[in-house]
Amino acid sequence: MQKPIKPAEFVENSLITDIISGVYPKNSKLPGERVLAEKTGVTRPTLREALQRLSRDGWVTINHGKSTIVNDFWEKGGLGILRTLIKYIDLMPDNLLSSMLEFRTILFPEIAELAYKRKPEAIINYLDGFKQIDDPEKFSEFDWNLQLEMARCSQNPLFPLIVNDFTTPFNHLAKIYFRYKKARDVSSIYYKTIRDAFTEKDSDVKNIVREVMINSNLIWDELV
Amino acid sequence: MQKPIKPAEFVENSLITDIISGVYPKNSKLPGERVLAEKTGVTRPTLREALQRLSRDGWVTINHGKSTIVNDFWEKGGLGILRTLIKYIDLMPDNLLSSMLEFRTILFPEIAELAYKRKPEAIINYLDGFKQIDDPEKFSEFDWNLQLEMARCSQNPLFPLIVNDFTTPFNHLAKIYFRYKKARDVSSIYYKTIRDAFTEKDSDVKNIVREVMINSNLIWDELV
DNA sequence: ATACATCAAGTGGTCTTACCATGTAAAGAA
DNA sequence: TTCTTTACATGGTAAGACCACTTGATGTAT
Repeated sequence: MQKPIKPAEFVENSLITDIISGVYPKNSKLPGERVLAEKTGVTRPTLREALQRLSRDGWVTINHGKSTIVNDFWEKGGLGILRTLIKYIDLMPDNLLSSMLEFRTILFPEIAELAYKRKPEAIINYLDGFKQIDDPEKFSEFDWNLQLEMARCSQNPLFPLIVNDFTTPFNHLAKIYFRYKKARDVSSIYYKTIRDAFTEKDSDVKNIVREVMINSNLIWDELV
Repeated sequence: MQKPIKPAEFVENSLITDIISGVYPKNSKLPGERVLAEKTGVTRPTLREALQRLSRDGWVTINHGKSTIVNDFWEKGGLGILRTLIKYIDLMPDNLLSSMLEFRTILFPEIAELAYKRKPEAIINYLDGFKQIDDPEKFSEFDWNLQLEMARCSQNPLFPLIVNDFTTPFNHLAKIYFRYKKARDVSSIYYKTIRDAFTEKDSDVKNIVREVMINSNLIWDELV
């Protein structure tokens, strides 16, 4: 049952679409709130709330008494903006997906290495709970929760923050990826491999994870 | 000249302080907007705007018809929350600083390596503009802009997003750090070293940067 | 006794209207 | 020409009313 779209959500999506598509170009001034509210068909307080949210994500810069400026979100945005950008992936540069995969390939081996050094038993426990799952959504949930758990076990509080920023985007992508049986099979093997590595001394966790990421990137190449 | 604090800023700071200090514990319900507005001494629309911003940063979860829930921000927050947390560093866990330094030590060498491979000339140009600066603020500005430039030259759009999230926190820290003459001197040498590495083939940029970060972490140990 | 429907009260969401605070450009005065 | 004042645009805040959703309590039917 599709819920009616609320004015707040509508106006936020509308503004983002117009920013991304160039109606309001980067570094330009938005029309004033009163005009913009009229154009978008919501009231000014509702528009203001949307703008406050957008400003927190880095889409716009609001200064009292001056027109609100549209940011170049690639320049000014924070990582949290990905959550929104992924909804507009068709309007994104072609390299967004490969950039995300590259970023993952760089970061996740480091996280896993820290988890291995600092709290391996929690990861082993988590992986012991793995059962063969054929549902892509369930599978991707398990997979993502593994990344989350590793971030927590890294015992550096910044990694869970980063992984949180990637949750929506990678959930979006994982649903596509794990629809592919080969992807699920490769990851199932990985879970066994990495579980064993976590139980042993002197494992080369970083490289195991990196190789899995690189392999996964190749599977992505087959998919797109 | 100290500007009067605005209701919006006041109420946001007030809520954050109360969340961090446990007045509104993690996973608890906030009082309703009408009560909260009265408690904090602002009107409901002003409070709502603040809550919308806080929700975007991951501090609270707002659902229509239900009480607003205070998140465990370490669990639910994104990297952008650091910008706020750094203002409350005295209330933060003791390992926040060392975690930030560790994170930097992991990530920045990777960024530099990509910049070296993909767009070294822009970094060389930037570093050619380096002059001996004794003003800690100017110095830290130069230093941070170098990180930003490297993130851009990595040609992975995610890295500038991450660096943006770190801008406020690291600017805060850098002002302390570069007040120390030894810190400025060490970085000045690094700029020359890394500039040379960027002009040569087969440089071990990743390890040069990592060693500088590790050394910098040792200087931090002397400072705190 | 149990299950379902209804209602009330609490929650957040939106709208209307009015006024305040800041920034900036143009006009007027020196 | 420079400085000051004014007007108008901008964003910020307030007050009040009503709408939409959630949830628990109460009443009714089986």
